Amino acid sequence: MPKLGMEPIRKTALVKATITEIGRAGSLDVTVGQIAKRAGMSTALAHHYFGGKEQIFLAAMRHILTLYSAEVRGALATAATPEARLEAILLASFSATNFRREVVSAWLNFYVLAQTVPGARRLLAVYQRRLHANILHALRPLIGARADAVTEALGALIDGVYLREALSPRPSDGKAAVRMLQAYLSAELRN
Amino acid sequence: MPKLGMEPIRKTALVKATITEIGRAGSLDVTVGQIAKRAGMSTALAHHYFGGKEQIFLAAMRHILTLYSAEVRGALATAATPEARLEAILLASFSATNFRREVVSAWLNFYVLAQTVPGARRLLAVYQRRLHANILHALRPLIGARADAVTEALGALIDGVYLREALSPRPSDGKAAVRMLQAYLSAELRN
DNA sequence: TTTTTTGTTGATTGACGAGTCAATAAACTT
DNA sequence: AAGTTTATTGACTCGTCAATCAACAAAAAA
Repeated sequence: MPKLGMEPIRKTALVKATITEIGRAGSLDVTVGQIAKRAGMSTALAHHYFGGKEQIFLAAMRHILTLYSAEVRGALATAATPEARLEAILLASFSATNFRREVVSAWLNFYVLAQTVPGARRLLAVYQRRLHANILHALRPLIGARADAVTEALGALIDGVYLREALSPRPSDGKAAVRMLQAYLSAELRN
Repeated sequence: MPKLGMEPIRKTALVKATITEIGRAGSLDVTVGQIAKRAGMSTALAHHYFGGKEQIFLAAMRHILTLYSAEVRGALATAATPEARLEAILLASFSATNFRREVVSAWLNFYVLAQTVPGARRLLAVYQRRLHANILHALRPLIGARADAVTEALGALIDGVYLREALSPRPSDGKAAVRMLQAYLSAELRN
């Protein structure tokens, strides 16, 4: 009993299911069958809409990146001062939506994926460039020439906190993460 | 033409081959066949000595952790002041042996492995505790109560730099990494 | 010298999973 | 009404891979 206009619905269902499954498996060792089942359809349909496993993964990654970007952009929109811009970036990065184990695990695995799949690498590069630009733009007026080095470090620190979160046995605590990052920043700004 | 006492030789060959293959594949998607071939033996022999793929992976991980620990311990041995201890840890972490793409990629993948395989998680926990203790011990006399927070941040920062290295298109530059970490430290110590 | 232990592999098994295909059916077009 | 497009799946193919096994060989022990 096929209803028309299913494509976008099926696709988003598959993308969400993919993130969930990667999160729960903690690896990319997830079969199309598992994903399709969680999304409530047959394997064949998943292939029909995406053409292959790799494309499903890429779509899922694109989805996470898009969500994150939107959140950052939204938070930046209302930030007036450089300090507020930095805070906005941090809050978005560790918001309840983004800083969930599932999502963090997916991120980690996308990093791994990016080592092999050029498409994934490109996506990640886009994200990294954007983050870099945002941070740099906020830092420049505050510390001038040192901004480059601090941007680098802050980016690495964010990734590091994510990485550790993926393995932490405790429940996610975005607040604590933000506090830590802000402590780092104030140490750098104070100088 | 079997020579006796092959076991340790074969085992180390397999461990090295595993790290190489994971590094070059950029993922844990490496077959026992590939590993065995690179180590110059048959698949069956690999199974014979290790019993299974998982144990090969764990042995490889143990090997990397052991090398790293030994290097840190060696560097710490000759460090007199707390500052020197910190530097020793950083230098060891980003030494030419440890901070190679191959090894870094293996690390990243072990992080992923640790999400699923309890044995891997345990190994990683040991490493993290040790690193934490070492840094904390050096920082305490310098900044007292703030040492805990800074230790946390420094650990995450190290991991983050590793993570980014795995994806960096440029060749590894341990020196630059150490400089960056030291810049962070001096900012924190100055306060 | 017979037996046991250690080293070694080619061939095989058995499972699993990605991707394809043919078939079925509802909706929309002409 | 006939034809086309969209949705959907069960069944199948084909490849891959972990793990096992039987068999062979050399050294050591008996």
